[in-house]
Amino acid sequence: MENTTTPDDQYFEHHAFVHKRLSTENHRYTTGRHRLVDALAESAQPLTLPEIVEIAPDLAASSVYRNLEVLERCGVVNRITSGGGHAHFELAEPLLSHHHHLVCVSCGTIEDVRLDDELEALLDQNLNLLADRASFKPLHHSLDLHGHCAECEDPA
Amino acid sequence: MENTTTPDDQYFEHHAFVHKRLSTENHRYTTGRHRLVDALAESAQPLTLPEIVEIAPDLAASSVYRNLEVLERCGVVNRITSGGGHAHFELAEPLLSHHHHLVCVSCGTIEDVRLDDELEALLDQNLNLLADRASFKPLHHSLDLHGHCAECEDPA
DNA sequence: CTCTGAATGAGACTCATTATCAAAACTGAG
DNA sequence: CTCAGTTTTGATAATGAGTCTCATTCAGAG
Repeated sequence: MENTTTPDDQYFEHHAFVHKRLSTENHRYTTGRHRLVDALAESAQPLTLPEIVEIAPDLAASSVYRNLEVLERCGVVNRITSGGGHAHFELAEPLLSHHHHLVCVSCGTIEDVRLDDELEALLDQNLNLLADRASFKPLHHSLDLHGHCAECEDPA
Repeated sequence: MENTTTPDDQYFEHHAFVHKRLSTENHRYTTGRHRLVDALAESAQPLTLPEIVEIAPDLAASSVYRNLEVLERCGVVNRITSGGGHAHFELAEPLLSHHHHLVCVSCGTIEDVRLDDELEALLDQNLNLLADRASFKPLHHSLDLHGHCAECEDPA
């Protein structure tokens, strides 16, 4: 009897989670949406629309856009708008652990990085203080480091 | 004999700085650009293009866009793209001290907030460490708190 | 199986931003 | 001051990421 979670378990948990989130808003977890979530889950980095369509060429661009919108509203997907060009999309917090981004200003790719838990807690505490002072009701924070990725800096 | 800087001094210092930045790239500090910088300097918050044009109606939208681009390349202006709708623009770091943003997800306004120096230093240190580990050459970081502003949360 | 509302996909459309280009303004040399 | 060579301007056209439309298809309840 297993009491550790295998990758397969995780896979089904993810989809169960998405299914629940969608159905509570009267949305269906269709094949297309399933494929979209798979594409995002299998990628190491946040993806743009063209990248998603390249990975899953059977998905129609207009449907992908619509479904990203639906999934975003349901808290399954995060949209990252780091300026010029396409937005990037990734799975949201419960599916992907809290993290931040290294944004390459020259090629536009985005890499995930995780901050020390202690620092993250300290940061959250201070941000909540600031927000409170401004009567601002915080939902989430985003911390991006902009610069040049290894590839662009030193094209081997 | 004064040895403290007055608001007027600051005003001229700002413009001297912009002038220098522009001229090192063979650009002129024209009246239109001067007005644009004034509009940004006089505002408490980062502005969108329609807001800039409303403040300074004699500026042509196409010129403002072009000049924001020029000023951005010269490191005088920062562009903030927080998703849907217009981008926001503010003066860059040497003219405005380092700060972060409270982004209202419902009305889109952006407010500036400053973090404790100590925390900021700690954050920078950790980010540099992460960047180094990924062979990423950092330029600057951005930390935005997304949520609902006082006005949207509680429309008096 | 049937029925109903949700989802799909191709294409039209929006609209923030960028590019174009002729006219105007500025700069430095003579 | 004037001329030549730039840069800037501003109205307008073009771009393009993202959204909307709508007829068709599909999923799930009964």
